[in-house]
Amino acid sequence: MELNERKLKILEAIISNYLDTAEPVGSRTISKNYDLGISPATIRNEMSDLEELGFIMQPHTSAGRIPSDKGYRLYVDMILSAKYDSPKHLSYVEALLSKAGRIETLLQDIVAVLAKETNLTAIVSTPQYSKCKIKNIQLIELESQKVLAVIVTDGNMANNYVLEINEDMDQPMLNKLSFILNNQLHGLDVEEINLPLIEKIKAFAGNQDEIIGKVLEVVFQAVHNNEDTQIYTSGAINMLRLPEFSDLEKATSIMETLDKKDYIRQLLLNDFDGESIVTDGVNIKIGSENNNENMKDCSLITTTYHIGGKPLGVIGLIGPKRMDYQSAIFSLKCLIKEIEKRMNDS
Amino acid sequence: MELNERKLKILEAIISNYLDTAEPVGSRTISKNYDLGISPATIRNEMSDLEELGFIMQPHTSAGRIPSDKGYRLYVDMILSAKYDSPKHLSYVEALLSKAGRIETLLQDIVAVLAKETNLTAIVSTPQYSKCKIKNIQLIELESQKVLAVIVTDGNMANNYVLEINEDMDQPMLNKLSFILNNQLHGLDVEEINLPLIEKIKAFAGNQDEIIGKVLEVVFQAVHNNEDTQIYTSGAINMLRLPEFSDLEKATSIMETLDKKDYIRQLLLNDFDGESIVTDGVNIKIGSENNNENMKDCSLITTTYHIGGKPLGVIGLIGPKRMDYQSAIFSLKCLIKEIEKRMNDS
DNA sequence: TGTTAGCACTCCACACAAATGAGTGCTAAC
DNA sequence: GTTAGCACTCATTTGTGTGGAGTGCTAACA
Repeated sequence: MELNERKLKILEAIISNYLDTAEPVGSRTISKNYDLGISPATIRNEMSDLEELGFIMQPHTSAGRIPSDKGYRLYVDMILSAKYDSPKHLSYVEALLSKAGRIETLLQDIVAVLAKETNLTAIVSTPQYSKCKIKNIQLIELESQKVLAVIVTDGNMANNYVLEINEDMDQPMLNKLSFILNNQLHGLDVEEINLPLIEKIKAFAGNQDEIIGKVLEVVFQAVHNNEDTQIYTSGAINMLRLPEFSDLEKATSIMETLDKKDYIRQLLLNDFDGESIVTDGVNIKIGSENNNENMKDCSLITTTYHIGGKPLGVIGLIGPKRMDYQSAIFSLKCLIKEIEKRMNDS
Repeated sequence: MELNERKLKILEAIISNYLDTAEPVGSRTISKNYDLGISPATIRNEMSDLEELGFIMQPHTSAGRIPSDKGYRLYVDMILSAKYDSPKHLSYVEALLSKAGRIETLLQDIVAVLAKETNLTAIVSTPQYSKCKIKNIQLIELESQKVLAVIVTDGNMANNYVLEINEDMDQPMLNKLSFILNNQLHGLDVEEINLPLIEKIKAFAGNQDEIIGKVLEVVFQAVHNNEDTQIYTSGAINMLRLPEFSDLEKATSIMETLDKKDYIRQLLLNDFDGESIVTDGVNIKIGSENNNENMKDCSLITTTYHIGGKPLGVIGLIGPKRMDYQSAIFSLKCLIKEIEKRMNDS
């Protein structure tokens, strides 16, 4: 059996109607509301075929049809392959973002805006720290035997670490050490800090090798402990208002899932390994494609953002499978443009 | 009518039973399960009196009784005035906290632990920045015409600000400026940075007065823009599992409330103005005492933590009115002890 | 005078049946 | 190939009855 023109039109009508109403769509509804010029009976025959082809399904015998994951996939692929409006410039976003100095604050603001605009759950990972270039390291005196290390990388990401050391240091001394550290590390990727390098740099520090070693070990460990990327989310409660989660059990379950940062991290960073298909920069996983029971009613839209030409972070949206993909993708594209502009404007 | 010994015992029995079951408590239950040596009929008479006195109420004519806010208040006041076990030392908490260097991370870990331990929603405000003493200011070179200002205060709180300036600066120059800033500001409260002081310090900086002014103005504005305190929460989803929120409408409403950081901030920081009664350091607001429709089914337990002897932040728990106050208060006290130890260990 | 057993009454919660209605598949006619 | 008509299915809604938990009141009792 072929998926001819008419079948496709009916499928589109079903999906479009279902996106609006969250109710199974019957033949009569389509005949009335979509100008296809065929009667409900004919539509019923075609629907029967579409079901056999796996694009739609019936919740129960005497109900209308809802799209299957395969149906959504076809629909989404059509959207992705269509020509887009180029992302429009969002001046209010720019205004918002121009206030934020630090990248963490920036990203938190971004997800808040994105969640508000789409009414979905927005998620973002901070740039993969290990792949960032070191811009500057500065040691700051805190108190007796405590020092703050500030490490600034690409995109002006600043990470702070409190170090305990065995002797007192004043700021001029720390400035000298900072100078040594910068000389050795400036321009390196964070992940290039490894044990041999640490030993080598300690040699330069003479009798101040303890503190130098501490700084580098802390960074080394942070990178290897998956404190590498933080996850920020916003708008999880948007899910509670959706009819698909009107059952408390389901609502609780999705909220718990969205609350698990480690799980979300893994979901987001799939984008980085070879498994998933990236189309036009935007990657969509529908329901069961997420390979996870908790996400089977949800879709995930992700895209990467680049710093210095490298894809270092992922930003995405989680919503019901029944979300408005078109506008979600569009919002995401517009925002990513603003982000990258801000992050690379040097 | 008097609240005699027997009435009080019955009230305690009602509350205790209701805390366990979340079901209205009947006279027969009390007669059977609590060894008061009186019959259901007598208890009914007493309950009728307790209702007239406003300590309990009936959801409907033929139901058992539930505590009113006034009843809870009496019960909580009894708990608060009773002698406590002194907070026990939680070695696992100490282990957890010893890892965290920055106060923000520390506080985030704290609320996570607290929420997990109590199964409630834990909230904390970061120390009131404006009241903190400045320990150190350091300027760090970022890129052409961009500088990172790191300001460290009491409790080793580090705040980072990205500044745009009109000329290039190298790190040695920035170190000199940092030195000037430290000389002028070390030991001052953040809120003491005001416009006259800024002018005064700019004079010291000679032709570098632009950047010095920028730093101080950014701090000045941050303090006056209520970016003063951040709020961290954890465990909001714990509320979803409670019978009092088994209605989706209520569940959604409470989740939305807990999601509003500004609202929670205001709720927490009430502790700082004269309005609320602080008993033994722990402050409890029950249901309608919170003066807010969304919180009418919840209680809030708060306490302040001190840095350098000053109360600079608030940590608290939000749960149903029917929560286990005794153990919630205890958990809070234990944790606050660990926090203050960590923050003041210099 | 306080306590208690007995009883009528109230009202929620739950189960079950009936009615409703949206939607289908099939058949026969066009 | 298309469509009207019809019997059938099944989730949802509505109505009804029953059980049970709990009360308040009254009268008897210590």
